[in-house]
Amino acid sequence: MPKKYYLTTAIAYTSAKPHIGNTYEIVLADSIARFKRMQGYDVCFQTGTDEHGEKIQLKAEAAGMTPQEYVDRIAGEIKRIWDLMNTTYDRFVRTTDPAHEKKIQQIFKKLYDQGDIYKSEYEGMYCTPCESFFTESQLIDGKCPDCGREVHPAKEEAYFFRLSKYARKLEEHIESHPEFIQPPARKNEMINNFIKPGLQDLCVSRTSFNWGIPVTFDPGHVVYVWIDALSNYITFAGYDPEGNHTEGYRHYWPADLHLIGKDIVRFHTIYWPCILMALGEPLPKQVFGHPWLIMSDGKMSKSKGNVLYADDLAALFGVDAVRYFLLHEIPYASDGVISYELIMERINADLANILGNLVNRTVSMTHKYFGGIVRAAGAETELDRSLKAVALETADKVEEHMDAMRIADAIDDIFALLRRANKYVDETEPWILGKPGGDADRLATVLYNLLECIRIGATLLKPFMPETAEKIFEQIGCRDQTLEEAKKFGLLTAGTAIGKPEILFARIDIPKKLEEIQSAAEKNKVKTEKKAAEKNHAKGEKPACISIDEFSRISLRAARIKSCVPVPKSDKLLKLEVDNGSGIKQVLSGIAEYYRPEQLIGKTIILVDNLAPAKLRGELSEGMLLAADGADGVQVVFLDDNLQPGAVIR
RNA sequence: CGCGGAGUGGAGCAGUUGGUAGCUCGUCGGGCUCAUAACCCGAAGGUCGUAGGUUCAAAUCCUGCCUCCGCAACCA
Repeated sequence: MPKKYYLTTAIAYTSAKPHIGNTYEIVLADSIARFKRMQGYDVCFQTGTDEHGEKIQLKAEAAGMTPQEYVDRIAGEIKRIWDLMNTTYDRFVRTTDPAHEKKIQQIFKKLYDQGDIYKSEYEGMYCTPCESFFTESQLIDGKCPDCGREVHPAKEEAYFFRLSKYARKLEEHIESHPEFIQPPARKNEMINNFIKPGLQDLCVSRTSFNWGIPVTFDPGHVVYVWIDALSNYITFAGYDPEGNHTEGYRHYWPADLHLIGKDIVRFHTIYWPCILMALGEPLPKQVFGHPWLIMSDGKMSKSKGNVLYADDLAALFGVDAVRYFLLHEIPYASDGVISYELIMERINADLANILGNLVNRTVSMTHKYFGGIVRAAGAETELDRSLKAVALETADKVEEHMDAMRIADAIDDIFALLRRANKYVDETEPWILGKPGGDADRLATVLYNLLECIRIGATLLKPFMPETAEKIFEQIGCRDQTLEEAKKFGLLTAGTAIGKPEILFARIDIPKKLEEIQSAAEKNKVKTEKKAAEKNHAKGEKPACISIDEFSRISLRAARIKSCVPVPKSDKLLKLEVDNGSGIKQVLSGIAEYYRPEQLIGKTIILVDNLAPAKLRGELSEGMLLAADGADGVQVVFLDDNLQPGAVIR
């Protein structure tokens, strides 16, 4: 009976199409799953989508769809990209699956019945006319920040999970299982930042939206994301809240690895284990919080227009090249940088030059000198032995690195072999051996050894670049290889006909390609801007026409900026003093990323004069200035500076 | 003083327990021609953010400072 290996990714939130950073996780998981299968494990690899929540409800409304229609569409998109990236998940799960929903309801009930979930109240200050809760810090002079009226302490019903009850047990588990949280730096972070200060019970239901799994025994409440989403790891594995688990569940649970982004380590190493403890189920063996991809010009953002998508990259460079880049360029624990230029540099240097060219020159020579037939190796020299030594140790090195989650290092091990093989070509000079009067036997040995190195290298590359490995096998005339076969030298049989030499990765003319990409991006930008403008237009006009009376309730005035300073400890806020014709008002605006104070002083802007005051970062804001969301960021609407402050705008 | 991470040759990174600073790319020079102007060899280039401290010895330990980056907060 082979040992099992249950591996999961986080389930992707279906609020928008996943970008390349999100795609990294599934590719990383896939390379691990493929490698584990090669090692002989009985692998179960689960991924999927998290489809509930307020954000989705709102997005769906904005798109004029039902939430279900909306998540169906995005889940389809996510699955399409996962498939495009050639990932071999065994299960693609969705939290809107009725079977999952039913189990979540049962789990919720079970935890409630046993006292781990209790009904309590969310306490805060409530403004009745506004129907909103506020915390003390949000209030302005003890009054509602929205309407300025009196607020009163009030409570709202909610269900809470007794995290506190399991805190001690959790800390013990984390301390006694150093491998549980990976990389180790995260472990200290969790203990010092969250567990040591004391765990608050977790609010696990909501009444503020309804796109979620209803709590069976209390209409109006829906199960909040923690229990809903995290439990996917067991519900789809065959867990039964009543105890009649499936064979599969008994076999695969606990998970061997939850692969997640570093941003959600807390949920997976604190909330999730406590939920499992409450259910009496074993804890996952390891949670690995992987790093992120960073754009070379900063964080990916739509306004910067530098968001990269896996499908676009795959169209430009091919799936395996993208997989290679993702897996190789992101080190074990620190963020990796991505840009078109870096991708192309890696493709040229590693895939075209070292790998592709080695295969190409070897296969070409085999055709040129031996008519495309594998010849048996003859007497072995010292040089041959040193090459073989490298080839034979490579699989073990790769295995070691993979077991330590050092994916990039494992790939380096393979390329070290390929480099060594390239060097071997120079050392043995087969083109001289192949000349008339050369040494055909020696040449046969050299080419045989090279083919063997390629066979071993390609075998080890399978988890990372599956299609490329296939292509190489075809070219060197062998079948799919196992990991065991990558640990042996001399398996190719003499007399075998090899395939035709074909370019695996064409070299890219980087400046030329960059230009192409840029001009395509320009076109695209214009297109999406147009589309967005149309969409905004449609959105603003169709669903909610307002009357002229309603509009007239908004008091817009020209105002002159008298002073402007950044708000301390805030990245986005500027504090402005503006003259609205009848006095000076203080206004805070979230434009610090786009304007420096000195650019604004003396300028005339449009002020929303009768906006209810609010407190931001402790500062009072008594209005709002109008600005447009441009593709490159926010643009403040400026008026001609000879206009008098206080002029009414209508 | 909200939490955390990082500052190493032009670029991207290694440097687990302190003992003469490495890798890949790029640059320059050379070799070779089987191959995708690919491959191989060699060289230049770093006072390891900064100022102190501990030590026979510090990129590696301690302290202060500077700069960047995540998270959190925050876009009225």
